[in-house]
Formats: sequence, C-alpha cells, structure tokens
Amino acid sequence: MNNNRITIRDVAAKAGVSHQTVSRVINKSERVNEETRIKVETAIEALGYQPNAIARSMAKGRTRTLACFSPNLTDFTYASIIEAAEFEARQSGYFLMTASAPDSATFSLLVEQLVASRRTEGLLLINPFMDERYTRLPQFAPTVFVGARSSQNTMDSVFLDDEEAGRMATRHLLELGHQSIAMITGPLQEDCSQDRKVGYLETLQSAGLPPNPTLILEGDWSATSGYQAVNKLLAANTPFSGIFAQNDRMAVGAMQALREAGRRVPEDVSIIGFDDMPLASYYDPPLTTIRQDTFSMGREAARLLIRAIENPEKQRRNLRMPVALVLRKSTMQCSS
Amino acid sequence: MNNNRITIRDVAAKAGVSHQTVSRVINKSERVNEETRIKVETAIEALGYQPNAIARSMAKGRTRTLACFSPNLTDFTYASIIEAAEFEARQSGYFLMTASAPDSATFSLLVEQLVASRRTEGLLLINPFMDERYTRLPQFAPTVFVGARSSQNTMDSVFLDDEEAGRMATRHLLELGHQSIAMITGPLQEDCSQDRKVGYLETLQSAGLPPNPTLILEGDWSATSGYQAVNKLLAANTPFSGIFAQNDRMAVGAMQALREAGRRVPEDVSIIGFDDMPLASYYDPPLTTIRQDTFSMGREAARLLIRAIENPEKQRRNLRMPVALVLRKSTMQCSS
DNA sequence: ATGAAAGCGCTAACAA
DNA sequence: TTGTTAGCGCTTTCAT
Repeated sequence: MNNNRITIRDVAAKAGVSHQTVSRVINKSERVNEETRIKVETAIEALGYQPNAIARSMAKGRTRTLACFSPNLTDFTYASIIEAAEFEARQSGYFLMTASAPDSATFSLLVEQLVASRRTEGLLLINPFMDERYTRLPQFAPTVFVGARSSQNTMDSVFLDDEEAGRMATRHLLELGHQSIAMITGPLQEDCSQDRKVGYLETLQSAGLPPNPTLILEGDWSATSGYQAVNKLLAANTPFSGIFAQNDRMAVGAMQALREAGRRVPEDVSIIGFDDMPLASYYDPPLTTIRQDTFSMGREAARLLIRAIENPEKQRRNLRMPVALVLRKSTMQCSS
Repeated sequence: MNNNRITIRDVAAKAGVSHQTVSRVINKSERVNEETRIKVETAIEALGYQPNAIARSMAKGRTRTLACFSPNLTDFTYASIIEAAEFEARQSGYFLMTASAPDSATFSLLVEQLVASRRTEGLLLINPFMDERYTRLPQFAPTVFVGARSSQNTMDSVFLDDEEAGRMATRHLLELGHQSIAMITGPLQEDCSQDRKVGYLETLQSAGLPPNPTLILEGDWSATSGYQAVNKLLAANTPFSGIFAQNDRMAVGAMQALREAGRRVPEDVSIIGFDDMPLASYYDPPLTTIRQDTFSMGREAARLLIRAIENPEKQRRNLRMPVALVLRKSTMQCSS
C-alpha cells in the first residue's frame, strides 16, 4: 500500500511551476494561464495525482461532511429519510456519516466523536425523542431535527403534520360510519404519537363522541405490539368497528390478531395504518393508510442543515410536512 | 458560531506546559507525570477543549473512517448489513460514510471523492454486481465485497451460500411432493440469482426432474415483478404447484397474483421466499422462506475491512455465510 | 518526564 | 499571472 502519496508538490515539480499554481488549477481558480494550466493538468494526469481531502479540510477548516443519527438504520422510514438526505447533500458537495444511536449514551458519544471533534459540520437528528438527548446536542454545530419540532428557535426542524394526520385518519373512519374507533399509538413519549392522538381526540369530540380510554392502547411501533393491543382490546370486550394504528407495522399486527380471532377486515373491522410502508398494498386486504413523504423530509432536512452551515445568519425554520390519505381495501362502510 | 476553537496550545498555556505534553495526555501516553496530567486535564475541562479530529487525521495519515456504498439504503437487506457494519466498525473506533450508488457513474464519482481522496481508509461494497463497477474500484484502499465473491485473491468478500440456498428451497418443495416447481429469479446478471438458479436446477436434476424453461422467470426483486411473473406463468397454462421466489418481495407479489386468480396458498400452490424480511410472518399465510443473517454479514464485512486496513500483509478471505430454512405456512404437502 | 522543532498536504495572503 | 511565506492543529522525532 504505497498509496498515491503524490502531493501537490510532486505535481508542481513535474510541471515546473510552484505548488500554489497547482492548487489554483485544482481549485479552478480563474487566475491561471491557459498554457500553464495544461502543463499542470498533464502532470496531474501523468502522476495520477488525487488531492488529499483531509489536508484540504485542514487548511480550509471545512469538511463538507454531515452527521446523521437515527435510532436505527433499518426502519424504512428512517432509511428512506437518510437516503434522501444523502442524495440531496451530495448535490451540494456534502457527504454523510451515518450512525445508529439506539440510546442516549451512544448518542452522546457520537456527538463527541463526530460533531464536537469537527469531523462533521452539522447534525441531522432523526426522531430525537428519547431521554436526555436534548441536553447533549452539539454546542457549536447546527442541528436539524427530523420528525420532531424544535422547541426553541435556535434549530431547524422538519416534521409531519401529525395532528392533521390524526384528524384525517379518524375522520375517514367516521365518514364510513364507524362510531367506536380504537387507536393504537406509538410510544407516548414521542411527540408524533401525542400529536396523532390529539388529532384523534379532537375529531371524535367534534363529532360529539366521547373518547373511550379502553379503546386507546399504547404500542411501540412493532407489529407484535399491534397484535397484542388488539388482543387486549378483544379481551376487554369493548365493541369497536374501526382501528387507527399509528403505523403500518402495528396495523399489520392488528390484522393478524383479528384474523386469528375470526374477525374479518374490513367487513367486521376497518383498519387504517400510517406511513404507507413498502408492500402495504400487498397485504390482504391492501392497507388503507396515511402516507408520509419521507423523501421530501430527508431532502428538506439536508437543505436546511446546509443552509444553517453556510448561512448561519438566516433564521431557523420549522417545516411542517403534509400527509395524504391513501385509500385501499382495509376500510369500508360500517355495517353494524 | 465562534466554535470551540480552543486548541492544544490554549490548553498548554492554561496548564503551564508545552502543547506536546497536552498531546501526550489526550493520547494517554505513559510518559507523563501524574501531577502534570491532572493540571492538563483540569485545563481541558475548564476550557472545554475537544481535540480536532481532522488535524489528527492529518498528522497521523489516518482517518479511521470507512466508506460503504450500496445500490440504495432502503432495501432491508442492505440497511441491515450497513447497520451491522456501522455497529461493528464503531467497536473498533471506525466511522462509516454511507452513500447510495444506484449506477456506475455515481459509483465512480464516490470512489474518487470518498476513497481516492483519502477521506476513508477502505470501502465496503454491497452488491457490487452491476456493470463496470469492478474496473473502477479504489486503487490504494482495501475493498470488501458483500453479497458477491471476489474473483481475485486481492480482495475480501462476504457472501451467501446461494447454491445451497437454492438447493434447500427446491428440496423443501420436492419433499412436500411438488414436481412442477416454478422459480422467479432476481436479475440474472447478479451472481446470487445465478447461484440460486444453479442450486434449483441441480436439485431438480438429482430428483430426475427435467427443468422446464417456461417455469423459470426473471424478476427484478420487486413485488411487482413477482406479481407479473405469476401472471405470465398462469397465462402460459403450464401447471405448477410450487414456486420458489428468490426474494420475499417477489414472493409477496406472487401471492397477490395467485389470490387474484383464485388460487389458494398453500392449498393450491406452495410458495417459498428468500431473505426472511421483516413482517414476512405477518402475511396471510405467513411466508416460508430462506433466512439470511444480514447482521453477521455486515459484522464480518466490517471486520474483514478493518483487518485489511490494519494488517494488509494477511491474506484476503472469502466468507461463505450459511442460510436457514424458516418454515411457516405458505408451503404444504402437494395435493395434486 | 518534558520541550523544541519539523512536518502532514493543502490554502490564504501577500509579493513580485 | 505566478511564486513565496505562513499557517491550519495536531503528532513525531529528537533533545534535554
């Protein structure tokens, strides 16, 4: 591994110019004579010279690298946001260091090693809900929240219109004639779970329906938790003809439990999910759901972060992203 | 954004020592007196000093950063490998720059910007099947293939035992009495599709069954392609009672097509998938499949890469990872 | 055990 | 237009 340890000076020597001129060429500076530029480019080609990005970062004090932390990299929602952010960042010449931070200890360590150490110039924080995270945020690098509002005005954020989403899902079931609508929430310490719940409660209230606490169950986003929630619901013997699951995985778990209990979807129970995950339309029945545009979220988050890095004087923004109802076959007119 | 532009020299001044001594302290060098160490640590604490990783990289010629490219970041298989690799890398003090390289132009650019530029010390290449990629590999940094054998001995690789997987799936259907077994492959330019096909053909042959070309359909891993493949199969009017889909998404698409055609799974047609994707057990019926251990793959890939970086003299390895049959409800005894 | 000097490969600022 | 001189913040000699 002799490496292409060819430096700007080797090129300079070969081309018979100063290393600075080489620097001007690789930086596409205007102030360089056509002839010398060609000489330099020839030398670069001949030697196979590649600029050293670390030395460049060192000299310029900029790494053009962003950090991106999320609870994990496998949930489709996260992965999709990251993919979009990476794509958008690259358009602007930035790269992404990704890491999963399942707990706050890991998170703090990552902030120190990737952000405080100046390896990266900013942080994209996906689902920054948990525990003491908020207190461990980077001190000197801009941060963008994805999936949660930033409470202060010191930070950008991109998040869903979760209240409206909760209203939308609930309204859909109401319009189909359902009166007893159960809801399976995500972990209630997460803003989005709370907001969707608010939308649900509001909509029931507007319809003059009192909320029934036994119809509200807390899940943890997993299919298993949706499955268990429905079993609990069935055991409670409270009648219900509709379910609003705050994500598709829990909806799928719920469908499984209903199937096992001999309740048909949608004939006996209508169910609406959230996310529009891949293959949501391949379940039996295809899942009616609320779609979020993860691509736009990732893209906007990256844009905001780069803007915060390059124009720190501009005001921070909080982008509320729209959601959409996707009608498929898991909901229908209430028959009871 | 005044930044914590506190340098080693500020700390040195505050502690009344040379900057070199500070360097020794932060590098946990033995050769430093207890008292001075405490003085320095106090100064570090007081000033909130954070070592600059870029300057460190510059001086040491090492970035402790790995690049990881995959066709995308959202396919569960890829995401899961990346997550595991990132986790493993971090255990050894390495970080990961991830990027999706959907085509070879992007790939070449990324190799240049992330690897040739020495931002990263090695490359993890997930599914390096396509086009001219092989010719654009990094010249001076070690590379590990994930999901394909490296043909030369100059590179590590981690891949599935795809032939055995193909045999396993086919044997399972044969043992259930199925004689007409269709197969939906992935893109045939990918090694794994080819290898799984070889396993399928071998197993049929051992059973004395001649392969039927109309029963072999090429998909592109998408659910839609599985759906279309089955429709083509039905249109061809060739009888079949079993399907081996080379991934779960295509299996799910296939189930959809069968459902629409009024064929029951597994009563009329048994179907086995591949991957054991999340929620595979939540379909109706729960999907029998071949499981791959993506976590181990990512972990081993990262280990191999770090080994190649730190011990380049050691021989490259090609790890063939085992797969396992996961029995669920989408296959049953052949009734015809 | 500690310090001084040199240098990693580049860019910025100033001269020529 | 080009070259020279200084760093960027750290580590690595080599002295002391």
